[in-house]
Amino acid sequence: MGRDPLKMLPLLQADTESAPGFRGPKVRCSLCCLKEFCAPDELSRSDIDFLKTFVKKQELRLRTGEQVYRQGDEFRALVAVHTGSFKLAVAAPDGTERVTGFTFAGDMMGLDGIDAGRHGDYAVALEQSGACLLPWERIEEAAGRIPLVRRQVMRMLSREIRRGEEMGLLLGRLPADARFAAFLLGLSARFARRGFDGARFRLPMSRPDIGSFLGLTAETVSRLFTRFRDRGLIRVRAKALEIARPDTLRAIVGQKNLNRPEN
Amino acid sequence: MGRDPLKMLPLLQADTESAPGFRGPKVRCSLCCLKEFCAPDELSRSDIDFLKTFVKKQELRLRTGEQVYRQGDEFRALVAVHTGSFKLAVAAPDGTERVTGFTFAGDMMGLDGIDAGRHGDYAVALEQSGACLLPWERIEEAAGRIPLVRRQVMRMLSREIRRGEEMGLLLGRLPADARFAAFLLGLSARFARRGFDGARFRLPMSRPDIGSFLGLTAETVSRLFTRFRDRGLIRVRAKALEIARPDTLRAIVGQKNLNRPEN
DNA sequence: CGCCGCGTTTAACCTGGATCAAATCCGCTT
DNA sequence: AAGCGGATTTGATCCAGGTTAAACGCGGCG
Repeated sequence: MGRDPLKMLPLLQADTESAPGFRGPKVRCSLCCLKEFCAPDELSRSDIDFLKTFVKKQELRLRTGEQVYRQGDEFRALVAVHTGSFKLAVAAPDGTERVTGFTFAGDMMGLDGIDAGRHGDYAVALEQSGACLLPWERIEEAAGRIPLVRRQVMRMLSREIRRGEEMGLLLGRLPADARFAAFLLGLSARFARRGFDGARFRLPMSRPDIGSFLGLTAETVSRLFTRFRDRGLIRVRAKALEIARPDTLRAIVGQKNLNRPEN
Repeated sequence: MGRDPLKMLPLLQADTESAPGFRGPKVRCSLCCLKEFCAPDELSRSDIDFLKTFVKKQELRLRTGEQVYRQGDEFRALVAVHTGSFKLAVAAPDGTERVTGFTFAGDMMGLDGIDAGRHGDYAVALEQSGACLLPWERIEEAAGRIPLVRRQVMRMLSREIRRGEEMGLLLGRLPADARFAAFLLGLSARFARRGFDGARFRLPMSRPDIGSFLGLTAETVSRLFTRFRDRGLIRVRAKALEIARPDTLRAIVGQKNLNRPEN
C-alpha cells in the first residue's frame, strides 16, 4: 500500500506552483474553483476580487500517487480539483485501504474535515493532476461577508451529505451488478455535467480501487466488466470505457433495487 | 408500509404546540435546540435573544408513526429532536422502505435538504416524540450575523458528512455481526454522550428497521440478537437492551475489519 | 377469557460473491 | 525484441447471509 514513501507536498504555500520534475499543461486556477461556490455572474466585481485574494496562485500540482493531504492531517483548506483525478480513501487500523470516493476536475475534497479539524481521509492523485487550495478560514470569512458564498458553501456541504446517503443505499442494498452499473452511470453523468463526453471516457482508477469503493473484490469487478462487455452494455479497452447501452444499465440498477420486485 | 394514511403535521406553524389527542410530558424547547449550534455560554445575551425569536414555541409533537416531513417535501426548516426518537428512511421507486438513520433527543434532521430545497428522506416518530423546527432562512440569517453560529452550522454539516462516510464503510465492508455490533455500540455511545446510561437503554425501532438500516434482513438481525445474547455480550428483553461486554463487541467490529487479518 | 394479527424467533436450504489459485495481458526497461 | 513485474482476467471452491417456511409470543379486542 504505502510501500514507497509518497511525497507530501506542503499545504498552503504559494510557491508550489511548479513541483520539481513536474511537466504538464500549464493551467491557471483563476475563477475555476469559485464556480463551485457561485455562478460567477451572480457575484459583484468586488466580491470576486475579494475571493481572488486568497485562491489565486494556490495551485498545487501532483504526480500519480502523490497525496494532497493525509489522513489525520490538520484541516486547513478545502481542495478543489482543477485537473486530473484523485481517489479518496481511509486506512483501516491495520493499514488496509478503503476507497471512499473519486474526484475529478471541479470537485471539492476535504469537506469532512471541517468539524474535527483534521482530515478523515487522504487524497491520492490517480494521474498527473492539479488542485486549488481554498484556506478554510478565508472561506468562512467570505461566507460571513457574502451571503451568496455562505449559501453555496452550505449547499455544497448538504449535497455531500445527500451523496453519502445515496452511497450508503447503494452499498447496503444493491447486488454487485447494480452497484457496478450505478458506478458507471454515475461517472458518466459527472463527466457529462462537466461538459465532457458522458458516453466515452477514461477510468483513471484501478480495478481494486473500484472494488474497494463498491465494497466488492477486484475479481468481481473484473468479472462484471467482462459480463457487461459480453452483453454489449459497455465497450472496454484497459482504462478506456464506452457506455453503449445506458438504458440497460439503468434498468439493472433499478430492477434489482429491492428484494420483492412484485407488489 | 405506508398502508394507513399517516397524519402530516403542518410545518412552520406556531400553533401546533398541542396536537389534538396528544398526551405526554410537557417540555419546552427553549435553548435545547440551540445547544446543537453553540455552547450557550459562548453566545452573548443579545445573540441568544435573537436566536430565540425564531426557535421558541416551534415545538412539534408527534405520536408513533406520524411523520415530521415527507420525502419530496419542500425544505423549510431543520428539525431538532427534542424528545423521543425517529427513523429516517427513503422510499424506493417501488415503494419499499430503506431506513437511512435513527435520531434521538439532541439530533438534527433534514440536513440533506438544504441543497436541493426538498427533503430527500422522511422522518417517522418511533414513539411519542417532540421536535423543534428551526426555519432555515432564519438560521442562514443568523449564520451571517453571528460567526459562532456560522461555524457551528458548518461543523454540524461536516460531521454529518463524516458520519455518512463511516456508514458507507460499515455497509460496504463489514460482515453482518460486525455491522450489528457497531450499531449497538454506536447507539450506546450516543446515549452516553447525551447523559443517559450507555449500558442500558431501550431500542425504539423494530427488527426490520434495524435490518433495513444495516443492509440485513430482519431474520439475520434476529439471529444476531440471539447469538450475541447466548454469548453473553448483551442482555435483551424485547425492546430493552443491556450491553454486557462492550469490549467484546468492539473486538467484533475491529477484528473483522478487513479481509486479510494478517499483514 | 379466548381469538386474532403481527412482530419475532427458529429452522432448512440455496445462491451471490468472496477466496484461493493460476493463466494472461500490458506497460517498461534493457 | 526480449524480459520482467504488476495488474487484470479466468476458473474452481466455499460460505455468510438471503430466502422460504413455519412455529412462537404477545398485546388488543370482542
